[in-house]
Amino acid sequence: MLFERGIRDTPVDELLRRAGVSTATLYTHFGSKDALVAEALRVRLADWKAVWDQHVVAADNDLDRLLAVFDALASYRNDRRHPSRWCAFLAAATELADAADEISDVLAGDTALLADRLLHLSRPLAGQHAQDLADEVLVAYSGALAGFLRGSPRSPIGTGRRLAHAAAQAHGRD
Amino acid sequence: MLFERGIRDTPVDELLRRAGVSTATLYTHFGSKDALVAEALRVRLADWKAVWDQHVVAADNDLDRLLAVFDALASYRNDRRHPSRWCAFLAAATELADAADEISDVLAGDTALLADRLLHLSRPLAGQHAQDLADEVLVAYSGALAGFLRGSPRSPIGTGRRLAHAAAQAHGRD
DNA sequence: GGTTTACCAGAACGTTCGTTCTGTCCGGGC
DNA sequence: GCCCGGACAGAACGAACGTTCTGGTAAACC
Repeated sequence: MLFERGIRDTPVDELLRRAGVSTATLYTHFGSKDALVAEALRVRLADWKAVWDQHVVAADNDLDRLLAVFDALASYRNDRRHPSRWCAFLAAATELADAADEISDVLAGDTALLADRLLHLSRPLAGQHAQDLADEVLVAYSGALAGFLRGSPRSPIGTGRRLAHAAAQAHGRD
Repeated sequence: MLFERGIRDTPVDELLRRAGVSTATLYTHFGSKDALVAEALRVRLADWKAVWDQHVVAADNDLDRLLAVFDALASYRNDRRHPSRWCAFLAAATELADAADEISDVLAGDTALLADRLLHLSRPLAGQHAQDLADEVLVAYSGALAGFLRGSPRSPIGTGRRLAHAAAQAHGRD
C-alpha cells in the first residue's frame, strides 16, 4: 500500500484501518510515520536479500550466480507480499528527498548490498575488471526497475538480464 | 528547483519568489500547480530532445549514433539550465503517482521518444533484433539515471554507455 | 482621458494530514 | 478483587500548502 500508491499519498489513517490498529498504538510503537516507513523499508530489504540469497545458492555456475539477481527480482516481484510500483527504495528516496536520514539510509543499504555482492560475484568472471562488470550489472538492474515505472520495455527483467549477460561476455573475452 | 528538491517539497510560494511573480499571475497563466509542473516537464522534454538531436547528428557512424543518447545525457546534465537530482520525468511520475494525467503523459512522451528513436537507431546495427537492442539501450539509459539517485556507480553514464556498447556488439555478432 | 489589461503584495480560506489527547475497556498477575 | 499495561475509538490540535480574494498601481490603447 505504501509502495503501490506512494508514501506521501497514503495517509496514516489508511494504514491504521488496514492494520486494524489504533492511532495511539502505532505512535507508541514507532513514534512517527517516517519511522514506520523506515521500518517497512528495512523489512523489505531483509526480504529482498533473502530471496536473492536463495537464487544465488541455487545457481550452479559463476555466470548464473551473477545473473541470479534478475531471477531473484522476478520472483520477488511475483510474491504478493511485496507489492510495489517499481522499487520501494528508489521510490522512497525520490518521494522523501529531504526527509529523515533513517529513510535514505535504507536506499544506501540496498545500494551497498548490491554493489558489494555484485562485485564479489563478478570477480570469477571478470577478474581485474570485476568492478566495471559489477557497475554494469547494477545499472542494468536499476534500469530494469525503472522499466516498470516507464511501462517500457515490456519485459524489463529479461532485458536487464540480457544486458548483463552481454556485459559479462564482453569482459570474459579480454 | 522543482526537480532538485522535489515537486511536493517545493511550495508554490517558493516558485513565486524565485520567479518574481505574484500568486494571481501564476494562477491566471497556469490554473494550478499541477498544470505548471506539467508545462515545466514539457519544456524539459523539448530541451532534452533538442540536445539529443544534436548529438545524433554530430555522430558519424551507426554505433556512435545509437550511443549518442549517453553523450547527450552527459551534456544535458552539465547544462545548469537543467538541474535535477536524477530524472525529472521518472521522479515526477513517482512523486505524483495518482496525480493529473497531464503529468504522467509527459513521462509517457519521454518513454515513447526514447523507444522510437532507439529502435530507429538500432536497426542498422541489429537488423531484425533491433527491438531487443533498443530495449536494452533503454534499460541501460534508465539505469544510468537511477545511478544518480543511488549515488552508485560513480559514473553512471559511462557505465550505461559501456553496457549499451556490449549489447550492440552482442547483436552485431549474430 | 478614461478604460482595459496585466500585474503586484498580501491577507484569507479550506483542506489535508501528522500527531497528540481524552476517556474507555479488557486481561493477566499478585 | 484489584490494578495496571496496553489496546481501543474518536475528537482535537496545529502546521503546511494550494488556491482564491481584495485592493491597488502602472502602462497600453482608442
